[in-house]
Amino acid sequence: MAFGFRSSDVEHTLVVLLQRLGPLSRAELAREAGFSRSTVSTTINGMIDRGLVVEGAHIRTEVRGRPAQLVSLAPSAGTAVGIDFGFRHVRGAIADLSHKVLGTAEVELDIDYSPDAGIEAAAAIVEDIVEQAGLSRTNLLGIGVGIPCPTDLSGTTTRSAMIPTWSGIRIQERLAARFALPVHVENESRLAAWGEVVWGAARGVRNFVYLKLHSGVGGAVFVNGQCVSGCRGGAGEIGHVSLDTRGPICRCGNRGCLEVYAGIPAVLQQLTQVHPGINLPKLLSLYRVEDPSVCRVISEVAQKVGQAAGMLCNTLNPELLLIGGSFSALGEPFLAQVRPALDNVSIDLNRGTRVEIGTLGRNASVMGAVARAFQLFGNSSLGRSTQPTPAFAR
Amino acid sequence: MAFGFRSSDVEHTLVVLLQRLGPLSRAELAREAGFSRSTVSTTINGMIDRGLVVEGAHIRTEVRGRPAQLVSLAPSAGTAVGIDFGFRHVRGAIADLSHKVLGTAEVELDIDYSPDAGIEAAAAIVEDIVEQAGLSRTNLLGIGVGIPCPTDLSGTTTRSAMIPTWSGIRIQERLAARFALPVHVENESRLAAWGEVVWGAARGVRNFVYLKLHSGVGGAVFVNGQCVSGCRGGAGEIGHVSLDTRGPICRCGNRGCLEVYAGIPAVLQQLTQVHPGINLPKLLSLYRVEDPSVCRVISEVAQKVGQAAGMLCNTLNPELLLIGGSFSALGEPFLAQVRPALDNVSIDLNRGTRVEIGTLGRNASVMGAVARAFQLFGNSSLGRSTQPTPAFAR
DNA sequence: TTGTTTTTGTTCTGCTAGAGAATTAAATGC
DNA sequence: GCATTTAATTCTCTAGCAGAACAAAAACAA
Repeated sequence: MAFGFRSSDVEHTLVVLLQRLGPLSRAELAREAGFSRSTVSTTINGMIDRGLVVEGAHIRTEVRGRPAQLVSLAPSAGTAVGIDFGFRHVRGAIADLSHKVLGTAEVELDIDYSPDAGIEAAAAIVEDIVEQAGLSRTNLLGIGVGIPCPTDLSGTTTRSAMIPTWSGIRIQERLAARFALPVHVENESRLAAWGEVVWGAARGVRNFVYLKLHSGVGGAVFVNGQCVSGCRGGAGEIGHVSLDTRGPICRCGNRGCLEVYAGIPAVLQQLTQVHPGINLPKLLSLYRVEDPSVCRVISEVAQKVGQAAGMLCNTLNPELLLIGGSFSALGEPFLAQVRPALDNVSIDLNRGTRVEIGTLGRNASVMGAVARAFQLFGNSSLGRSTQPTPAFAR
Repeated sequence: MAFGFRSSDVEHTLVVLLQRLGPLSRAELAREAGFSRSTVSTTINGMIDRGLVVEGAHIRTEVRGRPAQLVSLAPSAGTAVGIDFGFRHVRGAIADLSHKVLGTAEVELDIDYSPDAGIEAAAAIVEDIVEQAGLSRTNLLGIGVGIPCPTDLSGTTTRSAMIPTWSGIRIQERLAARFALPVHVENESRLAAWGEVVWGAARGVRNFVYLKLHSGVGGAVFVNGQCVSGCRGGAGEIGHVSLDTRGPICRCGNRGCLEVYAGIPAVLQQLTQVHPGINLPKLLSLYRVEDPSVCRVISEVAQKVGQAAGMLCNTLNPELLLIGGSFSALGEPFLAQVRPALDNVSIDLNRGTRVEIGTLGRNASVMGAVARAFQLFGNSSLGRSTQPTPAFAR
């Protein structure tokens, strides 16, 4: 099968719109994308010819006029697999172009499993998930992979003092060789943020900060609809922002990082005397019944998160602070404590910054990996640039 | 006079290249910009016809081949004025398209002067500086204005709890009406950063953080060659990043902001007992002769600057941390203390981040305002996008 | 001296993306 | 039945480039 996007901006824009907004008519697409109807029409028809898009029902609008015919992405046109490497699991999902998840899979592994074991598990998941969804591999377009450590800009290898055994593992090469498919490797926090952009709570949001509160604390920064990667791919390490230079030591080698206050292990450890054998599910249920010691500790987490978030708001003035990871299950009571903590350390301009919880839960990374496999963020700016053309003219 | 840039990317790119790199041959321009020689040739010739570019000398290269003919921006083609509102001064500069500063001016005012007085002084400077440079106003293309407080996204009005008397002043409207010219208003720290991008130490740097250490502490964040403005224009307020939630109170209403440690007034106040009547020049000369109390205080400033910079590096992984404002006169001994403080709170990926001092000194803002007036950063990405075309194809 | 090579700059052709106008299609309202 | 409205198509046209071919001006090589 040899279809594919042309270099055209239009095709990409239309696909992204159809992904995010569902079936639309050609006229609606033209309005949303800012292209002329003629351009959209010819482009869509070309995509129909290539089997990328299918025509749907005619819809009757309330107003008069010819009824619009909906077009949508062809489910059979292509699928992609996302893989998420966690600290003790590998997770996978497969979805088609039309936004629909066709299957998921998960393998539990020993904590601190070896890279070899992880890659084997990932490969098994890919094969499993394709078969399970009743698909052949012929329309599998690519594989996106999330890993829990910084990636270099090429995305092929990883180097980190934080997860030494994973240093320099060429996941990209190994999986690409195994499946003869394009494989894209990215930091999993960044993928989680992309997941929320493409499928979740950050749809349409162009400037936001994603904060993943999990075993490790990670994040991503989005400016103008693009994820900031930094000069060596190391942007978004919000978990290692130092909040107290005399605080507890962190696995990154510094002191007082957000992670030593808001990472799951640190939080559980504080509670282990009062609640022996506490784990994450227990913590969450104790929080729901307002156990005083748990509430106290979570309140302190909210303080620290707010403090770090305030720093980010002052520097980036984002529209939204989106919280993901397991602690996002703490819900609105937690946010209600983060907001004042944030306001307490940020300038008044940031009072309007929304603080919300991601809608994809623990699937955020894997869904982001799917989106990455679809290359959905080569150029995620919808529609046309609203920037006036630069001109010296007066 | 009705010349102007066409909507073409090419013309803008070529102008920016000629601005930043000086006179170049058509072939060099083609290589730098990534366009074909034919395109560059025809575009340049069109610009010559419109008087925007002039041909220069033929240069003999060491290699054989036809000698190249240099082209450069026509000095007579256009000038722009930059205005910088400081806490107790208004400064102006005028420059032509070819990068040359044709004149400067400065007016001292009372501290906390009224907006009316400031705007009057600015208007006088514009008239003065044009005349002083022996120019007429016919080729004045626009005016860029820097103000020391956050600006909203339209750039026309200002609102800030920090400088209440300047809230809601419509500088843009008033100056534009007075001179019947395009007037662009921006936060002066951001303009200073732009100044360093266009004329100074950040030329060619696409990801960096600018930190202005002055009476107020401000800054700017650049991602992919563009200044981050945030959703309400409030990005870059690095001076109000909170380093200690129990620290001294700041004019912004919060505690422990970088400004309360690294702003000039705060630093002078700490030294006033030991050195009665100390001011900035005295502080700088005492630092040069290594006065112990001054060195100690400046060392603490470096610690705090490094701490804030570390946060920024962890979140943005920039290529460069550029320091401007009066304290940049502290020079290399100061940087030598900032660097370890930064390393102490940032992950190992950021060890390579350069820390340098801006080359424009106190003229950074006003030069940035000139660049803004020229619209030099409508689309400052030089050359072509290196991003692969997004494609589902395999 | 006379080619040969090398680089610069010009000219011409041609392609691609997309806009815009005109046209057709299919509904509703009067 | 007819005007109106919205949707979709078709056709033409333009801008913005690339690329090939070519001309110009130098150095080098015999």
